[in-house]
Amino acid sequence: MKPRVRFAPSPTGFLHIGGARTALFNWLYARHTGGTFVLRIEDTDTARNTQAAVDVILDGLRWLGLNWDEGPLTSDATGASKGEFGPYFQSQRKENYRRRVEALLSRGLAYESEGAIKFKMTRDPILIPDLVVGDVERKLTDREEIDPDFVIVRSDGEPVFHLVNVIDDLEMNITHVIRGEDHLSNTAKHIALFKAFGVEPPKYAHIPLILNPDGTKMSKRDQGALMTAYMDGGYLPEAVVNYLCLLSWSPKDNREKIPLADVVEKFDLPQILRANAKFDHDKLLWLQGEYARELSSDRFYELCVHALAKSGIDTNQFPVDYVKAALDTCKGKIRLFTELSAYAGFYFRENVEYNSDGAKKDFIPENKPRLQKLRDAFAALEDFVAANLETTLKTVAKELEVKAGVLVHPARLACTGNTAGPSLYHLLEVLGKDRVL
RNA sequence: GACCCUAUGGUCUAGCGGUUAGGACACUGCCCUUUCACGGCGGUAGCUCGGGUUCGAUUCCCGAUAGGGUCGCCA
Repeated sequence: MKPRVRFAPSPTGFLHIGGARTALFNWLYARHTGGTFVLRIEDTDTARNTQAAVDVILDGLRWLGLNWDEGPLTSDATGASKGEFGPYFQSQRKENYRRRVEALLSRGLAYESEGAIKFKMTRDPILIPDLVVGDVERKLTDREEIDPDFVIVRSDGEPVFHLVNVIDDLEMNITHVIRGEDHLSNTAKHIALFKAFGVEPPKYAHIPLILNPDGTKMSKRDQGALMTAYMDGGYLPEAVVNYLCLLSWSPKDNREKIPLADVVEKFDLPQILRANAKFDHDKLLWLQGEYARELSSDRFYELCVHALAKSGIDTNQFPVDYVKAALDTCKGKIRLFTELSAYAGFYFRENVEYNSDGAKKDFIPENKPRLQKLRDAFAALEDFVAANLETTLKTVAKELEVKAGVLVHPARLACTGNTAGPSLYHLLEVLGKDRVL
């Protein structure tokens, strides 16, 4: 039987990077085994659920390229879905829960208590066979010794997570539960519930958590925790996915940058590491640079135009060839697309704002006649192309008996306002003779 | 407090009884480039501690320590 796995987020907050990694590992396992990846929305906390959060889940998974075989097609709980095991929103599955609770009640496996319904939990230690951690024997804690039973239906009639999670996994024929290690202790409850329903529990794989750089648990409030930070932050999905693959998993062949297809081929549950991993933003940025550098020009161009538009620069107001030539000088230079407007915005702005540190260093009295001479030499050029500009600048430098850098820096600053940027000669060519002079 | 998981440089990791402990990010020196970036060649830095087992432990076992998780009418 082909594995059926699921990602079952609750839309009580925006999708975070840890959730995305859990989704990724489920997706990888499904793709590796030829199984099915199910997306289920656990919206039982009516007070905290938002449709906006569902949107972010769907958009985030799509952005990462983690397509699901079954699950909702829209963020509307009553909207369309695909798959034979729907609905895929728990808010639409209440009848199932009611029936199952009824069964437990009638068999004396659950009972009412202060308006709520509690499950009769065994007092014996429960063995949790886990594909990544190994066999775990979970004993009761001291508080559980006092009362091991737990609520499965709240006094307001709403079923709780432990119950609905198990019922849905059971009814959706989920074979492997791949989830964060924060669920490991709770799995004893889930196994007991499966047994109460007379069903063999699925196989479990509890994956390590992603921690903040300081080792504390990453929560929604932490820097870089939200998926939207990457989606809106100028990142490439392939870089984010690649980086996520490297947290608690490794191809074991010293590769860092690895095509997703290769990960799909090599990925398996037993090879997942058992220790929590701290999120290393620098390494993500490095991967981002690696992927950004080898983007096709079309995609690079498209992403640049989009990023510039977001920062208020409308490239449509410029000739297509000009825009392309300008962006070509940035290829391989920038990592994040959000850097672009600062890096290359001068191509698209009327006035140049001079970097003050640069101005202090380069706009000094003795540079004025030098720049004047350089300008005159440029003005005399017929073919205003990079190669000619370079030889001209170097010739002028020689005549002035100064190093090329003495001209390069003030020229760059004068034309772009920046102290760093694309190749000077190429950017001058793109800007064109008139504007440069 | 109890229960559970974990432990290789600052970070992510390779290693699965005998290795000069390998790679990557970060940091750093030099080269390339008279910007920045890329690239090339170097460098600093690691097996948490204590007991066993063994001829021999980073590797196996136990303990300690540390970190993380869980014990909710949140998920």
